[in-house]
Amino acid sequence: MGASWTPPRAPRGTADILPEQVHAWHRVERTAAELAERYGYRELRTPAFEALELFARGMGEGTEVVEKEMFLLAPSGRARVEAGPGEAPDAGPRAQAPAGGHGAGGAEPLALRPEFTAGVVRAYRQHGLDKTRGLLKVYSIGPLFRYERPQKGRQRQFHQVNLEALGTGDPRAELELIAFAQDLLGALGIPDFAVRLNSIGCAQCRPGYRERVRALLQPRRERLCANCRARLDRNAFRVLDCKLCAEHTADLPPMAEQLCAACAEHFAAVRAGLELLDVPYRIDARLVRGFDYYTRTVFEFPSGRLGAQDALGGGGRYDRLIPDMGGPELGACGLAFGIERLLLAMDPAATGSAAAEAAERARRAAAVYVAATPEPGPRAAALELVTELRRAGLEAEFDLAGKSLKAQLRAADKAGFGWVVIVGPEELARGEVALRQMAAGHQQRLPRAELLARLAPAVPLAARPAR
RNA sequence: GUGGCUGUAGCUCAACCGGUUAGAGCGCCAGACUGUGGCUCUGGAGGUCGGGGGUUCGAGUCCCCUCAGCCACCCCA
Repeated sequence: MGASWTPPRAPRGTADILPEQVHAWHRVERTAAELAERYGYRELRTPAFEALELFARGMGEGTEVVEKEMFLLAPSGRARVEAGPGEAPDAGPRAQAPAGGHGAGGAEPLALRPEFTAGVVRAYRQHGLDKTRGLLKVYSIGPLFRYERPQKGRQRQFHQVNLEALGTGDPRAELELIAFAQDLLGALGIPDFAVRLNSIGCAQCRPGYRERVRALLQPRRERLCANCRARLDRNAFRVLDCKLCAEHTADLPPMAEQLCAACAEHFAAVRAGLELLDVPYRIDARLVRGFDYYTRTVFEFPSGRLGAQDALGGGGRYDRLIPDMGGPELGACGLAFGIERLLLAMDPAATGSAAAEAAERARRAAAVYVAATPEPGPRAAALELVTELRRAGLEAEFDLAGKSLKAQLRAADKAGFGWVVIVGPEELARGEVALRQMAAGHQQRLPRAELLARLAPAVPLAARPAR
């Protein structure tokens, strides 16, 4: 041992969430979960990976994410070996994909989930919830994976809070989601809540609009960027999303003005609802979003604190997704927030290490450190005592590093323990312990049997052992 | 995938126009009449100067390549 092998770093675009950061994560996750429950959403946990096919069907084959950002999985180590060492590792996650139908008994290709919606709808269908429940309101919190170049507010493994209301076409479903968003950001202390809103129509009215855009843009095709020239044929609609070509597309008629009667009515209802709820919003005719499943309402929640990736969250309606997955003609909508982005937008005073340390010290003020002199007897007694205290419901700690008594005290002080119990040969012989109250600097001897009672005020009632 | 910036101890940073054993603060460990924290003092551990190659008598300092991080494009949470 002792060779100069250094382990690889955490993979690009991933991050370790260290104990002092977990404090802030918990705050976001708990706040979101509690709020979602209050809004009638219940937690659903789906797998971190699914059949690749599911995502292709859900988000759309031509989607950026499906086309080049998926993390493909080899179903087993064996499958990868069978794929052969000759396979050129052609950069990117696809290098590890099993050659179709090859290996692992022809298992279907799998992919790490790049979003929640597809898996949620899959679960809804798979368990027949469209039949037994109709309406299903669920939320999920967890990691998602996208093979992208990392930057501010963008990781390869990132985390979302996701809500979905499946089985309803009612515009009030979107409104409920937007109200939730407003409450969540408020609860997290993120200022300047705003909604960017648009309607992108439905299967009836969008194709016509798409053709119109194409017709209008065809004459100036050469002035568009390469990307948009390709989009013109595939999905002219997305040209609206391009910032490079913004000046050439500025005069296009907004989709929201080309809606069919049903979509127009729906959009009007959403807008009226926002006004009713007093939610500040702005129509953004360029908001189209990158997944094919969206219909009608789409929205985003921007923040000035984020940098280029300025959406804290977003979502919308996807009335075609359930039927496209073989289900009944039921509408649905959903929304997602990026947890990393929420953290970025929150006040550093609430998410920083100082806040975590303060929380840690507050908790430790009621905790006990059991210090012992170096002899075997006291050290064994410390183990026994610390276990007894823990079983009585107290947070208790002791030294595992072989520190001197002085160093143990120093450690206890630094960590903010409110109490230190000291055991040495003398106390041990008399069946006593020394109890030191750190803040006051008071110390007293007492019979070991009385220790728990003396510390009792610090013990939460519920944690006390039942008699 | 493309572009820009950055890369020296665990952390934040020094090191003049290339010149001797690469420094500081914080943190960590240990001591200050031998069983006791916070202050102070003293000492100590810890660096292949991201990696490789080149130029040079000599490179942390210059050049090339590479890797990583950050930011931006793109896309999105």
